[in-house]
Amino acid sequence: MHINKTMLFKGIDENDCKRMLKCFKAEEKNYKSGDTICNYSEKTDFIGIVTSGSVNVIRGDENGNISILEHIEENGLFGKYFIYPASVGEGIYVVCDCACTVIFIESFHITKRCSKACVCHSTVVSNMFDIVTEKSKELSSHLIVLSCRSTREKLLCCFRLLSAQSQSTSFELPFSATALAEYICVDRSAMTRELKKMKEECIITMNKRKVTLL
Amino acid sequence: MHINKTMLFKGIDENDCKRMLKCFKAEEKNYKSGDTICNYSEKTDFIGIVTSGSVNVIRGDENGNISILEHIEENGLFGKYFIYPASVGEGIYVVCDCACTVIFIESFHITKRCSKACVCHSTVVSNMFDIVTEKSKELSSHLIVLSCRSTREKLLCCFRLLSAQSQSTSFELPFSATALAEYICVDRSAMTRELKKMKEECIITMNKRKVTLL
DNA sequence: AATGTGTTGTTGCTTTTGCAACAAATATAA
DNA sequence: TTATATTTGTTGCAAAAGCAACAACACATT
Repeated sequence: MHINKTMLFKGIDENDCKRMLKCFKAEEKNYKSGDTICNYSEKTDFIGIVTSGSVNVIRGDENGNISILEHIEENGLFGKYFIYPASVGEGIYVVCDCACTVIFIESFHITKRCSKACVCHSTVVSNMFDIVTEKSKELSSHLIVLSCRSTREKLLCCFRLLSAQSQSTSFELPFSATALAEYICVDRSAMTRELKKMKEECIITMNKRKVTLL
Repeated sequence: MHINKTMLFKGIDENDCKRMLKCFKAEEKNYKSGDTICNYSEKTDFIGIVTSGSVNVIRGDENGNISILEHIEENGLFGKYFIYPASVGEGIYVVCDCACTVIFIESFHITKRCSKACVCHSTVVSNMFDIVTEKSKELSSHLIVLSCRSTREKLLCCFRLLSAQSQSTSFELPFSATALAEYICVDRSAMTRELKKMKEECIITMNKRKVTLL
């Protein structure tokens, strides 16, 4: 594992990274698929760096519906306080999408400079800016998907964004069908029904997770 | 108008602000209620600082439905490139909520340091970080609202967030009824019907824009 | 006060979506 | 491999939400 492949330590020498991780009192943990990594109702303010695998930030409601708020791939980062307002957190969890490794760092280590004032800390702060900007873009894309009024429009909007990302009319879904329904916040069976109609109307083709917009 | 009341120039001396605005080739424009300020499908990369009034970032779909993506109050900031991914923009507009004044600055002036290398530019960059963080929090709150499956849950979720913000069970809606429906992305008449039921079930009381959670 | 413009409230009807339940297919673990 | 769990596809039925149309109301302008 190369820590400088992660978004937070990008552009920093591997040895400097190791030194900083020690200084930041970073802790590494391993999880298996389906494990709950943390609960955003906890008050502790830390960030999690996903060094292998991928995780989802989910919200569960009182009726048992699950919604995926964020999907975080390898080398991505999650954390309550730098993205959600203090008042939310109830019902929000980070769960493993597959077996994964996460490095935890308490947030104040990132934001407040330590006495050693190492130069590479500036790079971390600058990377943090890029991460927050990137997160905004992902949140806004997701918001645009959810602002669509019908299941079909949500699906098409989501597919168009993925298509633009891959610069092709064909692309691989980063989700299972169940997870896709949770991401667009609709009932799974209703989504399947709509996808079937869309295939029949020749708007899309689907093969496992590979989607093509026609 | 005090430019250092805005989020971007916070903490900077008024004279320095004026000097920077000149250096940034800032342009001020006035609008009246309902005016379209800009269209995010345009390629120009600028930010807009709302120095008076308030604006909404909206998205219109092919059926004529309007969704409010962001609501920006006085001293807030809008801009396509620091928040939306390059592929979106089609159908997204910034419109005036009421008469307002906006200062436009091309983004590269903010991100790229000019040769004069003034100290206060660092404060602007640091403020920009805070603004993006703040935006993330607003986007994530909105996302949580839209992740709710029913109109009632969307309303309650939205009301609970506003209640937490005002630290009271009573609060003033920042929206008209029509705009609230556009913010939670549901049909206005269906929303009114649901609000009526909620009043009858003694879950809320409403008086004009003042809402109380019971 | 009269007029026009826009917002809010209301309702019947239609369509979409959610829910529940189960079968089929696939993946995972023993 | 076999057993077990999970995911996917399907459907009928009920509930929720959207649509359209209009009346009531509020507000600003003349």
